[in-house]
Amino acid sequence: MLDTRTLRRDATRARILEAAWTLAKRDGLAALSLREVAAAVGMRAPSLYTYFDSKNDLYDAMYAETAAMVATVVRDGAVGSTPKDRLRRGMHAFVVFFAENPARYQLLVERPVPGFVPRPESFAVSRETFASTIATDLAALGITGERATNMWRAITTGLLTQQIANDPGGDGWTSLVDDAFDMYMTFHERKGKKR
Amino acid sequence: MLDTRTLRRDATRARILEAAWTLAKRDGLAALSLREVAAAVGMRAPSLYTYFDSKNDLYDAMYAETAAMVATVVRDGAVGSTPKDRLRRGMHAFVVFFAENPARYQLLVERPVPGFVPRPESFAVSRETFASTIATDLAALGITGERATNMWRAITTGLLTQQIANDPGGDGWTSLVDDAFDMYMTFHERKGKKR
DNA sequence: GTCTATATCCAGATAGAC
DNA sequence: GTCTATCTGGATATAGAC
Repeated sequence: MLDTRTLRRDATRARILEAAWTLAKRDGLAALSLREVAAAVGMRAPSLYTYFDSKNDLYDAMYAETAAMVATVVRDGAVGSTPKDRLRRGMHAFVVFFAENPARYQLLVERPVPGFVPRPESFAVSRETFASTIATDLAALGITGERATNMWRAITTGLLTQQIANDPGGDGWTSLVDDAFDMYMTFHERKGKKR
Repeated sequence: MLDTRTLRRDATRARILEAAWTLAKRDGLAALSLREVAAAVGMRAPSLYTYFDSKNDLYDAMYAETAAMVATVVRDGAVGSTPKDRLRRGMHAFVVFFAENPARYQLLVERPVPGFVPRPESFAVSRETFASTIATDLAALGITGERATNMWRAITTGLLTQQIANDPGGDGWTSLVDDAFDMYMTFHERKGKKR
């Protein structure tokens, strides 16, 4: 697994992915062209097929890479001595990361590429990250159930969808992340205590 | 303005728009092709240029049409004797309309078409609808300022982004609209009263 | 107002030489 | 592993006949 051939191959794959993201940022995700990606790494288009089976396979690698990055960003960001601290910082890290990487947000959350659907394995990473970090800490506060976790997801992605579409590079929505957190907690903690 | 030539022309434009939406729903917004749109209305592609200056002009008409529909849907839906009643019903109408028309949501809110930016006049309709309905009733409750209105927008679009991406045709998120409304109101009314 | 023909260009993907 | 050459098909848009 760690022979030089595999290492080189992975390094080239990483270079291709990086070039793909640069072009996706510039032209839009759906406008990606294999010819341009190849040119950006000093290759011709057919050579990419050594590294990716198809264009959708490249999109899937971009998706999987981003899912893995989010897992790291949230895990590293969601630190603190209480579930509430961790949740607040986790939400913050999630929003900041995607506000800085709008194309990654679109690919992961908004599905703007006609014909591309992530492979179930790639999709599962996102689910797993959420379950093992956010959902766990929410449960520690007595906030459980699909409705409550879906609301969490709606709030975080709502801030990001608006930020990216209507104020790119600004902070008109990301600056609301603490308010959003407090709003969510006030409502759901209270509901939890009612029982 | 109301001569038969204008009427016929507008009717044909409407038929083209309808065909464009049918294809956008089936294949994705960014995959629209003028050839296919033309074929769907019994024409060849060049004939469309009698009705629209370019493909982006067609997208802009789709955008403007949707913005107008949202204006009607929200105005008709946001009825009630109190601002709070109207707001709740307005949020409901907005979410239901877009949950039933995901492609329209994507075009209006998510901007998934590379190279397409709505004309300022088309964009202004959305702003105006929000200002004259939602923002007015929020202000009547003492909820003012960009932060509060941005939060409203984030919540509604958050529900829709998730609903459309992760549960198309379902109600895992749209069924949260009343909770979301209560959550928003509890938080912002209280903050208003603090002053 | 619609058509055919065409300009111009680009796409993803494969075959097979090196 | 990378290339050239090519297949096959598509795109938007314009010119000009009818």
